[in-house]
Amino acid sequence: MTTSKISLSALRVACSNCNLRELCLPLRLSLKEIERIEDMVSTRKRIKRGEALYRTGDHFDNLFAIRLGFLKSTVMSSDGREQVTSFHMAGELVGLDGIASDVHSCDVIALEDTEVCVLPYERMLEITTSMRSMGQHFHKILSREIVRQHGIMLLLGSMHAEERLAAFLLNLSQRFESRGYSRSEFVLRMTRAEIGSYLGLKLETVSRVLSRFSHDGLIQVNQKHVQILNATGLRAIVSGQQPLDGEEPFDDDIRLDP
Amino acid sequence: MTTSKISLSALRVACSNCNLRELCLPLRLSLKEIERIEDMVSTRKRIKRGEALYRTGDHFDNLFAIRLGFLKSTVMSSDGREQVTSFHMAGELVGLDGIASDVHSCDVIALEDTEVCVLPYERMLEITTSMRSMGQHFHKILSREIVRQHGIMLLLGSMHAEERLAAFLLNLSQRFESRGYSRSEFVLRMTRAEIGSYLGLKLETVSRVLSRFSHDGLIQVNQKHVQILNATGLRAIVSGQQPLDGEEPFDDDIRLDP
DNA sequence: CGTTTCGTTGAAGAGTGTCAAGGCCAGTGG
DNA sequence: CCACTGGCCTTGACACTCTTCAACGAAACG
Repeated sequence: MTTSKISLSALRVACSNCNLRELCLPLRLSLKEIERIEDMVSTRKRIKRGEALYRTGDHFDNLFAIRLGFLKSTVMSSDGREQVTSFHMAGELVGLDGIASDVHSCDVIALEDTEVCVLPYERMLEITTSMRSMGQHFHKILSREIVRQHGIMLLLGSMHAEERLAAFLLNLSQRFESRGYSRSEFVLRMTRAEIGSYLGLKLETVSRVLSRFSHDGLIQVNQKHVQILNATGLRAIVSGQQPLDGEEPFDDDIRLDP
Repeated sequence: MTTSKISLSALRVACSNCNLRELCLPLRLSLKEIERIEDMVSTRKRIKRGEALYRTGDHFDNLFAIRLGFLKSTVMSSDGREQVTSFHMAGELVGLDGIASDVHSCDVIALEDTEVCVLPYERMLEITTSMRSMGQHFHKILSREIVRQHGIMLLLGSMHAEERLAAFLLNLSQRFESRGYSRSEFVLRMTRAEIGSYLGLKLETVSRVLSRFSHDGLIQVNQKHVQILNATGLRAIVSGQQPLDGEEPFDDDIRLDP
């Protein structure tokens, strides 16, 4: 009995052992509650690099928790323009777009071989409507996504190319760090074109700005390999301050009214 | 009994009589269910033009359903850049940003005198965790917001000024229409600067593009008053097609008044 | 090892932003 | 009632960022 249970959960899911637990479930849960959540995870699924987890128009049945890998979400306009709306890393939840109308409204593509936990929304609904804490937690996940997108709108609506890229690199850095990887050295899983799409820039601009950062000693780039040398400098760029270069000692800088 | 109940609900809320019901509650609900929802609405609140419904940093307690009026949401970056993230009209739900961390992460300002229903989130949580259909419905509201923002990211990331403005006008038109107003003639409640912020453009660009549309016979503008003369032409612009320029203002299209 | 995809860099040009001047309108006080 | 004021809108000239086009080099892949 006990044995079979242990072996079962070990075989099947074992959220309780998952090193991503803190990312998926940032709540204090009792063991009993965790068990219920483990019941929710029906299967795992592997997606090879370049393949789709789902596509626009697919019926929505499941949410997905990323165990391992890297994906992008893209939306496409009627005339074929594509926009990358986000990059997803281990521990993040994907598929929220489908809840709105039971049909997915974006493509999610693996940028490297990826493994996800499949969470049937029906079961999620049972849990969120029977455990108040999980109901609230799920609301928070959705709301967090809304708030995150506010930040992207700010970026797309009011930042220059350099500011966008600096913000992008810092964001990646922070996310890698919170997953236990180096915050100063990582590999970009996406192409320049995909970065550009995400940031509202053309791939040439992305390349040029990265080169400029590299030339200014802020980062070191070699194809997909990036090393952050001066995070403070990047942060200054995001805040709109020009890095004090060459012969121009920064005089009293730009005040925006309080 | 019956009398007191009727008078009570008439005095207090009466979602069942609210002409916005279809916007707030796009579900088939039993009378009993609607009654429960009416219990959720605690009070009304009026906000004068220019005042805030809430501000960044305010503690999150309530969601708000707009009964009447017009508002904007804005986020601000650390260095003071402001971005309008949405405009809100009657029947829409505001405050979802606060769920993420119990603190609001944007400002919501009335652009005209506004009245909202106050929905305490705690009560919302009770209902969503006890009525499965409401739980799902609330998820849908949140998810719809995420999908809507995908569209804005597409706009900000890959459209030209003319395309953005055309999309913006068509969006407003459609929303006015679904509220029973004219889809071809309306008053902008926001300034050029606010439109610009929302669309990632400067106010001068907004003004210029509107003038160009007017010159091309697509719309008629007089300060805040806008009349759409050729919606098909605007749609063509959104789709990236150049309006076949020159002397041909193809206007084989829509009916004006409802 | 050839082929393809991806990345870098340059030169030229388009699209927006910036700065500045002036017009329109509503509200205010004489 | 009028003049005044301040906020909002329009328009022009010019500057500048980013895109476009093009060529080439570097890595990835079968």
